[in-house]
Amino acid sequence: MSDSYRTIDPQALPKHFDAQHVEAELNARWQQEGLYHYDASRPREETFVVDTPPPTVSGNLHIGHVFSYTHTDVIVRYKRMRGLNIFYPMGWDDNGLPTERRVQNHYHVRCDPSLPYEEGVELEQASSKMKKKPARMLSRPNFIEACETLTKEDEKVYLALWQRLGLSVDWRQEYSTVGAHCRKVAQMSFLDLYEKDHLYSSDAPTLWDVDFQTAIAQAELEDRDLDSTFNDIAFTVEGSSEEFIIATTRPELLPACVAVAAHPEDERYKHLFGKNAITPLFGVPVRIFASEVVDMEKGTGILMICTFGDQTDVQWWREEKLPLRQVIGRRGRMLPLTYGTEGWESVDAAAANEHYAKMVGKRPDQARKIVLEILGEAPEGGVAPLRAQKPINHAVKFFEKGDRPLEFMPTRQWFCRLLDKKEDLLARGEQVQWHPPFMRDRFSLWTENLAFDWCISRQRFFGVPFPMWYRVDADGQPVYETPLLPPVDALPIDPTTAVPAGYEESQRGEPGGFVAETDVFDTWFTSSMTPEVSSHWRLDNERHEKLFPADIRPQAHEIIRTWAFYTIAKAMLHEGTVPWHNVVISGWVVQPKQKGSKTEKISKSKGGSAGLGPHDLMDKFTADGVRYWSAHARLGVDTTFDENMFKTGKRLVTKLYNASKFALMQTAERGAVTREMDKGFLAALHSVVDEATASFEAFDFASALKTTETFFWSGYTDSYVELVKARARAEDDAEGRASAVAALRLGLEVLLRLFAPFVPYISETVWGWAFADERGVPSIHAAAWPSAELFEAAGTPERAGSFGAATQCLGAINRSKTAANVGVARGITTMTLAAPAALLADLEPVRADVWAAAKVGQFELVADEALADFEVREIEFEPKPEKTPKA
RNA sequence: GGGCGCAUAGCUCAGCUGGUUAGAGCGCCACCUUCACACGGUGGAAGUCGCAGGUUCGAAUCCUGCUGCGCCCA
Repeated sequence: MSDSYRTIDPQALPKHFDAQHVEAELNARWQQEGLYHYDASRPREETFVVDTPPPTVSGNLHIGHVFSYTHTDVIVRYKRMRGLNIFYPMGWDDNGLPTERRVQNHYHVRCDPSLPYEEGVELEQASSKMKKKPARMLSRPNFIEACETLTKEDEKVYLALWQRLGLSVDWRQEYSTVGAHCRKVAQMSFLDLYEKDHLYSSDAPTLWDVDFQTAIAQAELEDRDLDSTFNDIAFTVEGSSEEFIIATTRPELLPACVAVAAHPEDERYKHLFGKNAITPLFGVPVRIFASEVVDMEKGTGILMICTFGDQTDVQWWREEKLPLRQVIGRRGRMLPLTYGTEGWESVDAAAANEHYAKMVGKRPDQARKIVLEILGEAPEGGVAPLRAQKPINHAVKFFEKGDRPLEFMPTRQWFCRLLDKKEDLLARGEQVQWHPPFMRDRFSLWTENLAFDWCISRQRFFGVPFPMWYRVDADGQPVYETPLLPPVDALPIDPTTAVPAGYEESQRGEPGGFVAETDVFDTWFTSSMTPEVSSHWRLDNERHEKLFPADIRPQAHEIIRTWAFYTIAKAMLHEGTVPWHNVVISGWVVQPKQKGSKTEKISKSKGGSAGLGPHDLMDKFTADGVRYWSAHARLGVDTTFDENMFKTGKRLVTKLYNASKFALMQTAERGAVTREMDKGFLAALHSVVDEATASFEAFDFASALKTTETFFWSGYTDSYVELVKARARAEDDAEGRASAVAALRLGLEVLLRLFAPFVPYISETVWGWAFADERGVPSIHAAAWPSAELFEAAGTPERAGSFGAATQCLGAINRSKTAANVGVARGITTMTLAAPAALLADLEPVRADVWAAAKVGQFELVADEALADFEVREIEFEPKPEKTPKA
């Protein structure tokens, strides 16, 4: 060990850190070296498994993407340095509606499933001119092809972003949620759940979006407050002249009225129970019955039940076995119907038909205006049935991606039973560690409030098909009760092209033959399998054992009710376990508060300061700088988009570059750390390591970064480096110089390792200057997280307070220099320094270094117990050196 | 209406299980060319810790209520 260190020549390095160049170069190297590869031969205990969120590739890139993915990567890089075998996959979510929408827009096309497949269709991005013409219609297979083409393009954009950001993903573990592997896993999931009797299909009223023309699940619901009107409408009682008033916000459903209900204790209506009411305009006799569910205080206390106005209507319809009068069609138009026919009995069919003729074919909002108009007309010698109107504001259910209120539509759908498993689901939520912990409440609250089983079928085109067919009976009707299922090893299949065992293609749709289920899965049905997708559940048991359950699931909080919930549900139903041990929840990136405006999530916002895309920000602040900004935010906390934080990140990168240059340009013979100052500094750094490690273990990377950064800045560059600068270059103190350089280098090396998860580019760059060779570890990202061993050789300082005393003393001297408008580099001819005796004693073993850094000549030390800190009492400076004219 | 979170310097935030004078970065002000860094350094000013009670020797921190903001749900 008598050889000298590997040092650098700062002149040979660029003046400034060339981040863009380094980012490209290092990325290529890391990929080539397989630095991030998962090692399947290592055991589960040594493995750290990430269940990465597959980003929706059809969206626009924004800084929100960068934020949470950086959080995961920071954790992963720390775990990797702890020696764990990292499994860090990446999926692309190109399944479902967002892709369909993007394809429709991008190429200006629509899907018409009735069209035949067309060979060799070439599509180009639609210009605004083309968009003025009607959209081109495509067959379902052509449409799916277009989806696949475009998502491939979109994936490339994300791949480039993730790599530049430095995500340490094992790209061999890439998947796409509509790819064959995911289709297979999703279809296997379906078959397994079917076999375990967790699934059922039913022809029942389901939440339906009339624009997308698909069923949706409770998790996709959104309440929106809308202004509406309570309309008081008079009904008559059959066989009498008595009338009563109901209040409704949806008078257009009057033709769908099937009953009337009031509270059993309501004295106003008690006498009516068991009788029939006659609906106005349509003259339909409907039952009047009592129900505890009716709120006596609301409206007039008596209400009409329609098929279907809301969830309670559905409940009454079921429990009271009421007739079905569906008047709104799947496309959201009033259906044709004829009064006087079966099921549409009326006391005055002619009048009813005349009224309804005005509404047929209209949208509900149009029909509402029409029916109110008619209700407002007084019949000859009578009073108009519309008695009063009162504006109200109420919550209306929408599909979260939809534009018009949802309707309940009786359609055949597949459901997964969850309502009977709430207790089990809640227990699973308890078995998972949530970070931050209060996020568990979101899960529990959602689970407790579940009102519907999970509707897993969607009437869309681009998605994973149900792997099933139905027999067609002799009358040509599908037999839904006993579906035909494919064997597992045939998956994935598309039942619209594949044929069930024992049938021929020619029997498709024929009596005695079969028909395909054309629905696709809710995208969450597939997304909820990401841990199993990565672990190759049921396809590779050995791999599955090593990768499932995963260690962490990073995700955003708004999808706790969907992604986290369904994933927990699936793991429970399939394997009776939890899908992962920890959920790590990132907050949102929000726009800075504007005067008078609400805070806004970045992904939803347009323009503004967030107009800078991730690449622009990386160009301006470096990838490390952008990562710094992401990592400074604590888990679960929404973070304001603030360029200042990016600036701070960039500044840190620059400082690391420069401080590293300084530390590694110092030359000395290798030697032991012998001086008190150096030991004191290393002891302080050691406690920083302990603190940062504890933070990381709790997934609190933001605190780890703060701890490291604060010490790097104030402990290392501002203090220690200044304090040993002179000794590190001393010509007459070989041992002291060796001690200083050894500690400077060890300090830098440890700090680099602590920073590596956050700023992988600058830390790798500096690592490569010297430590890669010295340690025989080419990449810092494969180096070990700093441990106590690194500090063992340095020993412990003589006085615990010596390093602190040195920095305090230097600070005090700097203060007096500044107070005298003198630069810190100016020498001091003489000064008096006062401090409590204990502090002076702490200073003594490091005083020579302080004096050298502050350039102190003559001095006097005074003990003063009244003080808490050092105080410079009398001070005289050397004269300002004459300016040497520039050469 | 229910649940959760937040409220600390002009701005963005940190302050762990209660402990002297409440911290950081940015911004602001003054000063300094210093041989790693002017993409820098030194120092300074700046806060009734949302409000009102309570517990305590002691509260930004714990409890209760209120106000405002945000999110989730009904």
